[in-house]
Amino acid sequence: MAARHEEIAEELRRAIDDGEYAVGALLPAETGLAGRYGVSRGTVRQAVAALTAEGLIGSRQGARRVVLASRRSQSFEELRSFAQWARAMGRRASGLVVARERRRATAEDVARLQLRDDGEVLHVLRVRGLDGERVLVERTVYADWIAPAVERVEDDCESVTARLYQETGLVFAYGKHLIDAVSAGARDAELLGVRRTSPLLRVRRVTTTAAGRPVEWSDDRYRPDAVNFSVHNSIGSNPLARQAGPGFGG
Amino acid sequence: MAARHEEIAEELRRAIDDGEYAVGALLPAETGLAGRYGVSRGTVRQAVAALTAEGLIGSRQGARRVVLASRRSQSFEELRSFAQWARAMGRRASGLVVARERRRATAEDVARLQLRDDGEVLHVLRVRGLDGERVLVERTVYADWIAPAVERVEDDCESVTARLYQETGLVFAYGKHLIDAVSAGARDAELLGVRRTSPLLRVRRVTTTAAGRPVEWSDDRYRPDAVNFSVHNSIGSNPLARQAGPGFGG
DNA sequence: AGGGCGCACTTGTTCGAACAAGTAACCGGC
DNA sequence: GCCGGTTACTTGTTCGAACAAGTGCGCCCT
Repeated sequence: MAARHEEIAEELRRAIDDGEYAVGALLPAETGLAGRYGVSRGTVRQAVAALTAEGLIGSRQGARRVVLASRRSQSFEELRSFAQWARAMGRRASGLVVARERRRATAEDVARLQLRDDGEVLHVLRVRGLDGERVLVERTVYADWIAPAVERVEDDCESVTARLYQETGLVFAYGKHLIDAVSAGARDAELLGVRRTSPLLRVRRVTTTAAGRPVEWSDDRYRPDAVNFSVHNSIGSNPLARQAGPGFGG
Repeated sequence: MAARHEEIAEELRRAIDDGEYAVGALLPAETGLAGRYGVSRGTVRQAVAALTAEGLIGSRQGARRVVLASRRSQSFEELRSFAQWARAMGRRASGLVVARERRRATAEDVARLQLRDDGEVLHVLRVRGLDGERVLVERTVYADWIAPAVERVEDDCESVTARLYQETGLVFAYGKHLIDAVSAGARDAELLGVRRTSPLLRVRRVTTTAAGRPVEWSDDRYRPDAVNFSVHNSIGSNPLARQAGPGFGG
């Protein structure tokens, strides 16, 4: 958080959270904020652009900016890491590796992880809990070049993300998430302690480094009574997309 | 699309789509693009910032930008409007109003739609189809000030969004989406032609105008074999957030 | 051959300025 | 009292410039 525009964005977020600017209220004009913080108008615009992307404030040319919401979305790190997310909410996360094995990479693995040849990948099946209650089954496939570091992580490690950063300096930078719903089935029902026909919220995701190199892909199934997802969007930036399912030949 | 930086962003998107810049390839430097398009570096930065937010390209200080994906996410309008989305995919959307009635606004309606008093709201239950197959049950609550325009829309109208824009000039600008999974239940099962225990993908959303005024909120339930959702995010911008479900006292 | 250093290149940050375009409030005429 | 135009304010767009900070490659030395 060295950049001045990030500092200003954070101050504005706090001001909105603290109620200094209530929902529906008007933010000061750009020139006013520039004067208050002693920066140019361009720097202020970078700050408010961040809040706009987060869905906190709305803006129209000619009119003052409006506060739309008060709570900001989670940081990327909190979304990536189940443990960090739980800690930020004041809950305790647990995790246990049920199975772990190296397998020959399938065509799907090669495509999703952009592997050169079809060498080996590392499959890990984890069950994760929130305050002792099991809420998530996680099936992750790691690329070969990160697999050794993952294998050194102990089975009941709370935060794999933090462990990998400590060991290798690896930073997750981009993610793509595909969301749908499935029935639990026999295996997941047993692991989560729910009925076989219970609906689960499935998130299939691919995570890459800042250089665009895929690190892992995962099939996560959440108990929908315990966890759900929210997305903000606007005319200016729309990261959420609807897709025709495979059953429809999309 | 008057702004030069938007034109440049669109040209870059097309170039990536057409394979001029393949996935994994390096984009030209900012100064190079600035020269090619005859604009300043700042304008190029606005263009590439848009693509970065869309998850198409990645960027790190000091290194050239990398192409991460080739297909861009849908526009806000396509997400908002089921009909426009279907048309963009070359499919035919249908829609039928099953029930429509004015009701006294509940406390939830007042909160979500930021109504002043607890007057009347308009409830509409629609079933929507893709190429004749029923895929979505939509329960929408409209604010009182837009209800008259909605009531003038015919029951089998394909695109309510387009109709409301024609009639009132109303533009939807911001959306918040809460995603989880539920079992169909007797009513939805009958409407969609699936089994009572089938999992459905539920999206509860609130849409507002550019001025931050809520227009509608809706409970949409999709057949997960027909439709699912994808989200892009990064360290820089993260619109996706995980939330503890109500069953956990979140 | 291998490792370390330095340099050229690239992105990130910030400033100041100017004009275009849209909004909202005020004011005057009917 | 209501309607419409004028006007001050605000956001959007774009330029040019300068410096900071990080990357990656080649070169040199060992």
